Amino acid sequence: MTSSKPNSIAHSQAPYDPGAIERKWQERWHEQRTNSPDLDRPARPFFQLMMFPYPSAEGLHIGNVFAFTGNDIYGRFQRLQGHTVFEPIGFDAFGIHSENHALKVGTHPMELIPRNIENFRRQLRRVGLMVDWSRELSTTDPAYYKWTQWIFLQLLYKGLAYKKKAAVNWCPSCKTVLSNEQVIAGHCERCGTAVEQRFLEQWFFRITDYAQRLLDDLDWIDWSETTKTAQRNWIGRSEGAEITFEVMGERAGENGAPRITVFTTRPDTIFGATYLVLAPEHPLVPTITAPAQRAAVEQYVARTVKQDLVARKVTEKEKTGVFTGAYARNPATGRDIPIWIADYVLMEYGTGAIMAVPGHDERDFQFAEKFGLPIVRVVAGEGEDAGTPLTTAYTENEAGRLVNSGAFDGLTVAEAKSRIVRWLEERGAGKATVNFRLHDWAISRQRYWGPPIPIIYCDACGIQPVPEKDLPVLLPYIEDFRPDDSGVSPLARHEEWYRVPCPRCGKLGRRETDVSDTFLDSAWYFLRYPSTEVDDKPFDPVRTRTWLPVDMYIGGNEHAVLHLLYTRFITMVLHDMGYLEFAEPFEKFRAHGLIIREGAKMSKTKGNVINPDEHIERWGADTLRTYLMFLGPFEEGGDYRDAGISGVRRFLERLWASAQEARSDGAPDEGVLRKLHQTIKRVGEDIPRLSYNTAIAAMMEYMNTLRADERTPHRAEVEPLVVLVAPFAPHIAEELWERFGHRESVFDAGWPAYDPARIAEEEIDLVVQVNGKTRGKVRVPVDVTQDAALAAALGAPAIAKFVTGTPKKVIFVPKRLLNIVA
RNA sequence: GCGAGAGUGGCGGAACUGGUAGACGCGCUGGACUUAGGAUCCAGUGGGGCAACCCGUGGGGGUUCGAGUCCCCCCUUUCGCACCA
Repeated sequence: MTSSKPNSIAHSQAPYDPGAIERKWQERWHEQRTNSPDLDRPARPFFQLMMFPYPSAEGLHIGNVFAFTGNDIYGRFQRLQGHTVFEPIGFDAFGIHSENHALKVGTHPMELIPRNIENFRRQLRRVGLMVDWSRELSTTDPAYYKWTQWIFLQLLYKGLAYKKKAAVNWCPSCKTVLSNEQVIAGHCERCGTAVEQRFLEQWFFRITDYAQRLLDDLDWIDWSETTKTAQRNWIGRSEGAEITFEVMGERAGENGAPRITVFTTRPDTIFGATYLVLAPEHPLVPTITAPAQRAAVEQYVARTVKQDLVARKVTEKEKTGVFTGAYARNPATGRDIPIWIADYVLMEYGTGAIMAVPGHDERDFQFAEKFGLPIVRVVAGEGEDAGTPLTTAYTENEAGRLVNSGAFDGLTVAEAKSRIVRWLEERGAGKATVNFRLHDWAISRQRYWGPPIPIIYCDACGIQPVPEKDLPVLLPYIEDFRPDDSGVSPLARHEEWYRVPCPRCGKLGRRETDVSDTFLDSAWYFLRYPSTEVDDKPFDPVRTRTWLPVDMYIGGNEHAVLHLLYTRFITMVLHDMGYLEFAEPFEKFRAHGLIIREGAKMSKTKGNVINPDEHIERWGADTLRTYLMFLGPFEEGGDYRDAGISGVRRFLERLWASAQEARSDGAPDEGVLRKLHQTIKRVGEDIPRLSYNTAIAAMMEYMNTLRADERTPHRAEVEPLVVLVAPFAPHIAEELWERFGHRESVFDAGWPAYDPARIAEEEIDLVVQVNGKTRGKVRVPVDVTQDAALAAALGAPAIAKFVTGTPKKVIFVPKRLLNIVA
């Protein structure tokens, strides 16, 4: 090695061969269990979690590689900081995606999924992640979904799981339930038939009971702000009032007049409520409808039901509706107002009924105009009064004052809200309420590929939970898992499975044939990782106390709402039941960005997807990892440009060469060492901020210093850099570390310390401005005084020539600049 | 429509609390070494001008000694949510 001449880097005896090195270290990590921490006796446990992937048939997506690498870097860095890091992985392999793909290629998911997983595992290993492969899990494993079913039962016992009828998208041709994504412009994605709504009995979780807590915790948990905002919007808390309207006239019926309760956020506008609108599905519709209107109403309801759930909610379409023939009394004005039904009112929000205030709500305004209903102004803005005509709904509520509202005239909107609610409360006609946009979580899927919901129906005993000792309820192998005419899950066709004795009375009962939502599988998987070998409980209490909550969770923002909200909910429930000591699952969550390619989104149809295998083959995993992280800020993503990767590869080549050539004799260069310490500081600060791109830039900058003017670096200048690079390019780091003579893994070496004293420069270039314009810089000691700096600046002709007369003012920012204002 | 984010060289992107705009990399230009190079190494590289200098962070105003960064208005764009009463 000593014989190599300075100029013969390319010919040094051991060229950088990523393929060989990466194979070697992946095997070594496996044999020596380098990445399998002792879960029972960790010194400083750190649970580093990435969102587990859905093992698609296409194989690992470059976006997965990006996300997992970013996650891995954080974990490896924590390990270098002295933590015992647990970085598990698993597969989210149940669900409609897998099932649809299986249907498409005509292979049974029970054959297909293990194949996909095998391929994913192979690809993931090649990326060189610090994953503890001994703790891999799959949601499709009965040993796993046994506990998914157990969680369902816990919610059932607590009264948090219940059954009700709910609308689903139904394809009359395929005879199956469709998810919203499978409905394209009102038609079935597969056969093109118009989709309808159907009402099926389904299982729900009462997540709305937790709405306020789920919202409140967002104030303190350390999560990406974008994610927290998305959750706040999704939970959609709104304060308002419920107001009761009495139905008038002969439709009143025997038990007194029916009452309609509406939810509104604008109780202040009640004097302007000129009609009511009920959702077509509202239960009171048949009761109140007048005989003369019955035919029209029934026809309208039938038409609404024909629509699929997506089309129903299209905003732009023309308002439609039908008069019921009934009237209700406005409790504020005492006037009788007509009751209509219209599909713009949704049964699932609020009470399924609204008081329409066309003067101050755009939708109501459109509706009133179309059907000739009265429009009354009850709020006047600046320069308006009670008589100013409304050409459009006036929805401004900052400047408005009440008009045409009896005793409340002249109040501001905010004042009127509380005063009117109080007034209605006193008269028993309303009350202040908080309403949430969040709905209960529908967990039933009328499908095959999921964990069966552990319920048995008995004609004598009703709904019976499967006893815990009988879990798991195994998903049976069904040759033809296609949905059929029956309209229920294919599981209903498997007689021996379907017919089962009632656990209570022993008579023949029937199993629930729905399977549960994939989001339930993924709502608790992080709890399972530390306890994968435990088979008598879902998670071991001691392990759980040691490792949880998760220290750092990284994943995509596409899961900002559903997955992350459901996971928080399940964690809170298990906490309330005493199974967990914490109520929030993830100490810290960060959302990663998206990778695009050459400025465009990657997609199969465009044929511009990146195959990780090919790129690893060509460049090596270390180069690919580092390049992906170099593209841009991890939390924002980046643009994968094929041409750029050579720069990163060159950087690793130069690192390799530097380590090969490094001399041990003599002393390292003081200037280079200062740069080294600055680099250690920068990289150590950038990684925790997920600013991986700038950390890499800092190392590259140091490399330029290290090799400037074709100098031969000293070992003491190179060796710490190997550790800095290790989280990004773990294989080359291990190899060079070993070649430097170390026996232990570089990840057990510890992060190098920097010496603050060494970082400080003695002299700096102080920027000098004259009247705010940069005119030059002067070389001065770091701790220069203002006067000395000014003298130095005025001593420089290039600067002094801009200073005319005596300076009026001098601004001096130590270590930064001097501004002379003339 | 509502909510969140982003507009900086030829390109991807730097710039901590307002303080040298363009770090780092790609590309490009020149040079060195070479039989050769699409390898490697070194140097240069925002625009204009011979130069002194001038102009530059989507557009327009403003605050400040000083603005990519703060404030107001507008444009473009990405991503969520979407008749939520």
